[in-house]
Amino acid sequence: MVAHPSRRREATLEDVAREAGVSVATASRALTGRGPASNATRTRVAAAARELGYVPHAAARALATRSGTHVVVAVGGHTAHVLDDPYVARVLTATARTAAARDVGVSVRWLPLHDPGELGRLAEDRGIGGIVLVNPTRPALAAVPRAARGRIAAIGIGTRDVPSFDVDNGAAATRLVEHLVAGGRRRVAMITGPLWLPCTRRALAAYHRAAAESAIPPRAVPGDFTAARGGSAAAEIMARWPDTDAIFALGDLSALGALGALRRAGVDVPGDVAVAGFDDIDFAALSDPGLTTTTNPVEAIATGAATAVLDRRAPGPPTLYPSTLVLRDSA
Amino acid sequence: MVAHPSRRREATLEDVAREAGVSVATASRALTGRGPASNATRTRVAAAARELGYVPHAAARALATRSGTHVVVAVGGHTAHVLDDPYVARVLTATARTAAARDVGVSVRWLPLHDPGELGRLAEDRGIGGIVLVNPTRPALAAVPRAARGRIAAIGIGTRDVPSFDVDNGAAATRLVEHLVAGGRRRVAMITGPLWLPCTRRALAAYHRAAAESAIPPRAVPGDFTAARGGSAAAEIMARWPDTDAIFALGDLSALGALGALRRAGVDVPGDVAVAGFDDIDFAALSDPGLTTTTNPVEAIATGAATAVLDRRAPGPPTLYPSTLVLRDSA
DNA sequence: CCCACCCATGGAAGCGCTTCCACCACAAGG
DNA sequence: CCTTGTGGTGGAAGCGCTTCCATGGGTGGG
Repeated sequence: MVAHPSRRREATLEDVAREAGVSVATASRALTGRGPASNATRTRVAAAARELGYVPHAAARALATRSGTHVVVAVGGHTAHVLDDPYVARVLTATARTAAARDVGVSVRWLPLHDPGELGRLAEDRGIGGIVLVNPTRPALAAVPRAARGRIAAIGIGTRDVPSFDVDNGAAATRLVEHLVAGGRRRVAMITGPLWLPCTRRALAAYHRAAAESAIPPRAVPGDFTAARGGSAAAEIMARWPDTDAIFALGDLSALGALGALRRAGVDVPGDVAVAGFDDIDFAALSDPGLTTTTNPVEAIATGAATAVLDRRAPGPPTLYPSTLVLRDSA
Repeated sequence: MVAHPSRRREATLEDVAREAGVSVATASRALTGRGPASNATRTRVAAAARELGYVPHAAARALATRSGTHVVVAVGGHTAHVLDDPYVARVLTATARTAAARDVGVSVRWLPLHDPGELGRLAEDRGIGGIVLVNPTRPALAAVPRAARGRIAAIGIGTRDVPSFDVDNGAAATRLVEHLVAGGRRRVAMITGPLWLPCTRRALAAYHRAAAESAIPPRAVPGDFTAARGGSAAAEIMARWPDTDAIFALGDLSALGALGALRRAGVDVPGDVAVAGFDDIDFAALSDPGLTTTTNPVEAIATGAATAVLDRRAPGPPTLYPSTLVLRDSA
């Protein structure tokens, strides 16, 4: 039990000011650190606030400062199902943790591919303090009014059209292909992500370049980041190009799906076909054989993006996080 | 591109009122549906709002109505690491989706086991519209002041001390043990969750009861829901009771960890030892062999809890969701 | 010794919304 | 015809905070 006088009104800034013997204006300045305030008052006010268990009213503050009370994670995709993607869950969790530290909430929203206006509408909502974009489309970005541009920061497997934080998946794809080739593989196929995603196209381009350099035939089939599609894509690959000796999937989920399908089909992994993924999700380590993959520092990326949004930092150039190779048994 | 006059102030209720030729008071009443308003005004105001693209300022509304702007998902645990648990991620995602539909944000907070006061402080934060509790401790619940009780709803693998939504893991554990016994297993060990969790104790009790009924020796070691601990716990079990022929873990992550450890140790699964989990996470289907487990409808549970919080529904008795057995190859 | 300057402070005006209350017109009952 | 309702409406007072602006008491330079 806690010693709470049970019928007390919760403390407001006015109470704190009275307790500290200053005006609300001064109390506000002392507490927020904005504007002048002597050290003496600063500590006195802080003490009063602690004493009274004062917690600032986020809505009132937002109203007065004309800033939003929450940031939204907006995810582009064909269906609302993208919100169920574990990748999105990681972004959301990291964003929420970052935001919680500054006492702002987080929402998720699906940005339908077919309705580019949604993002514009979101950007006009004054309740929103910032937007973390995941995989937005160009048309959607174009739909946000100039005036609202300042409030937006971007992130993710997504665009480079706005300041963003992203993993360098071009380099990762290249390194992975090189590793497979170094291991003696000569027929390296790729399961991509959805083709409308710029990041898919970048990774695909890197794959094509690496394949050309190693003189291996390009073999790519489109995927959608799901395990189910990974399985069917692997089957498709083996049917079309039976001599394939390695499969690289954009996304561990797809890679694990492919791995499962191959094993069920009696293919030896990595004996007959090597399998590699992308993201290094927890389960990559648990599969049998362990999945070779490259890391995707989603948490760092999401945290960086959320921090940038919350600080309203000046838009810089896209920031690329490095991805490192994780060697396990599947390749 | 969207046709937005680029330098326009966003519409406020005052603009809507002027456009509709009524006062702000009337506009507010017409829009919210609270208080009297003639049908004519109601439609006129609605039209004006649509025309102007008016979206109510959530913070201002929250300030005026003294209601919160976001709901927080509060997770009890030893370390802040609990926030990384995939289970929590699922709860968070589902809550965020539900909340987004009503335009409220969501935060996550860690409730340290050693600081029961944190929840009380949370409950006093006027910015918070509701709290979804995950695994709160009794002392923490006791620390929330009476006055704030009305704002709380609870959920999860957690408590039954407040109105809650939970999976019936007692029944699930019983069913799983019975299934293992029916399959001829006689030495069924269990890897539990953290012992301070009521849900762990309930599942453990169910296991003990089922074991007693089937005359099998009780063998339980504590776990923590992680894959790593699952692996070490399995090793511990096999060292202490070498004749164990089945392991049931509370949580698929632990089960998969155990499965991996057993295979690496050269144990045949399910030949020598059967393995079963709990939760039916995506990866349960992808492991080799596929993991036998029981479902945990987290999304439904979280959605139900979030809805209850948002609607401020009268606290009812704890609601139990059924768990169904998913038979795969590991048991 | 005075003036200019500066820093710390308090008063007060909002931010956009809800809601209490007084008000008005009109209908029905005495 | 006057009273007593009644439902629709507008005025205005906040909700708790930030911030502009004016004010005051200090310091240093002239």
